[in-house]
Order: sequence, then structure tokens, then C-alpha cells
Amino acid sequence: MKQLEFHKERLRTFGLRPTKQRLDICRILFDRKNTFHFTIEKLKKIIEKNNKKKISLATLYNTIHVLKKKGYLKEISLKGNKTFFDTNTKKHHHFYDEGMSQLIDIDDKNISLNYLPKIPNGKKIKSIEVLVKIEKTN
Amino acid sequence: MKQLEFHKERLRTFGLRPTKQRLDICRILFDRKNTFHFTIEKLKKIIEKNNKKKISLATLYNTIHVLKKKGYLKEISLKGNKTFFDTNTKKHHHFYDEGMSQLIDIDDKNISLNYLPKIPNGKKIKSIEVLVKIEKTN
DNA sequence: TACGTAATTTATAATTATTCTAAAATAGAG
DNA sequence: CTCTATTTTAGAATAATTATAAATTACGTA
Ligand SMILES: [Mn+2]
Ligand SMILES: [Mn+2]
Ligand SMILES: [Zn+2]
Ligand SMILES: [Zn+2]
Repeated sequence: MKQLEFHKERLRTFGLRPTKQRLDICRILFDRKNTFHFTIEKLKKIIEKNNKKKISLATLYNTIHVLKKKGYLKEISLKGNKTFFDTNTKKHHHFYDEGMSQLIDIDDKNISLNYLPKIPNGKKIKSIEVLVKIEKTN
Repeated sequence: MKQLEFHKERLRTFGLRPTKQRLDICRILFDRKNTFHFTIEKLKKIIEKNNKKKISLATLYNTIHVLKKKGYLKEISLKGNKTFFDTNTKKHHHFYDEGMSQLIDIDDKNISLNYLPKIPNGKKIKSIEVLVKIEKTN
């Protein structure tokens, strides 16, 4: 479990105390091989099931927002009421199955797009996101 | 003003009475040359300024949802709390200036993307949306 | 280790977007 | 013009998120 020390150190690095709650959140988010796409509500359920103890919504919102601001999480552009977050902070894209509310990463190098349109004056590109919506065949 | 007759006819076509409120909405949305990107709140302000009289939020939500269901409006995939709608129902993409909450259309033929990734099994593509986020230079 | 204090968590209230409800107003057929 | 189904409306209900402020906790210092 040297992951834990890593999370502690990372939290301390930007002036945050490594509390039990923050470490619980970091473990769920980052101790995994693949990208994790989640909503706050989903994260809450997972954490509470894991350690059989409630965690406050406010703590979840606070911590997720800090991690996002520090660049360890991305928010995903989707329509709908609840916000989705993404542990993959690299430039990438998504398949999205609206029916199942499921997101799948598409590596940036698997997408090539050649756009001609002139960027509005005085503006520059900040990011490009491709969303491929999918649905059941037939 | 033969536009008005057109809106009336279109509303009647799918069994909706062409009420004063619905026609006000249609005029704002469709009697213009360019795409209109809007939120419900923005539409409400415009209509109320135009005819110096309040219109109910419920009526706006109801009518916008009907128009969307019938294919005369699209909802745009954006993060953030409020929902954006689009009078351009053709396949197209967007520049988005987050700071100004402003959307600009990009014609589909100005985007070419060649994606390799295999579509998940039993799924087919429903739509592809490209969002190019822009920001002030410098 | 114990203390003191600032940071954090928490329950709960407030806010905001959206949907629901049911009473009042209206459209339009006859 | 009358009647009735449809629509509008104000306000209530719901849902996601943010704010508040009291209780708890982390941790530097003695
Ligand atoms: Mn949205
Ligand atoms: Mn969203
Ligand atoms: Zn992702
Ligand atoms: Zn558009």
C-alpha cells in the first residue's frame, strides 16, 4: 500500500491535509488501472459501500472540486442534469451511451480531424472534444 | 408576415393549438436567418422584453420540449448547470467560448474526422459532436 | 503525550434549474 | 355564442449543487 503514501504526499503538496475522507476518495478515484467516469452520487455510493460508513456530500463536492482545480480530474461536457467527472486528464474523447449513461474513452490518436473554419478573431483554441453517441443496434 | 401562418400551420400539424404564447416563441426562435443558441432563461427575457408582458416558465419549458421532441430544436452537449438549445437541427459542430457562454456553429463539412476505434459490440453510432473550446488570445 | 488552533467534516439550509399540479383562462368546434 | 378540451399560469415539488456555521480532527509545538 505505498499508493496511500503517494496520495498523502500529493494532498500535502498543495496544502491539503490528508484526511481519512480525502484518502478514501483518492483511493477510489486513482487506485485503478482504467479511467473512471463518475458522478458525485455514484462516488458517494461506492465509498459508503466500501467502508460501511456515511460520507458527507459537502466533503465529496469540496474534494472533487479541489482535485479538478489542481488538474487531477476533468469535467466532461454532456447534456443532462448531473455532472460527470473523469480521472483521465489526458486529451481524449468519448463514446457515450446515453441510455446506459456510460462513457468509454477514445484515445486522442484514434481521432484525426481537419477543420477549416477560421477561429473567431482574438480567440485561440483551448481544447477539442469529440463525443460519439452510440446506441443499441436494431 | 406569412411566417406567422407557417408557424400556425406547423403547430396545428402536430396537434398543437397555435396560441399567442407558442407563436411568440416560434417567432423568436425561427424568424431569423442565423442559428439561435439559447437557454430557457434567455428566451424568457427576450420574449418578455419584446412584448412587455410576462410569459410563464412552465409554458416555455413545455413548448421548447415539444419543439425538441418534434425535431425543430436540438439540445447541445455542454457542461454546466443550464441547458442550451439550438435552432440548427442539421448535423453540425460548435466553437464554444466558455467565458462568454457563446456558441458558434461549425458546418459539418468543415470537419473531417477519421476515427479508428472499434465501436463497442452491439452498438451503433447515433451522432458525432465536436466541441472546440476557445478563449481569448494572450 | 498533551494542548491549542486552524483546517476540515458534517448536517442542514439556501440556491438554482427543472418538473409537477391544479385552478383559471382560452381556443375553436358546433 | 356556448361548451369543453386544451393551454397557461403561479406556485409547489424535486433534484443538483453550494453555502453556513457548529462539531470534530489534524498536527505543530511545548
Ligand atoms: Mn448541460
Ligand atoms: Mn452536464
Ligand atoms: Zn474519459
Ligand atoms: Zn449550433
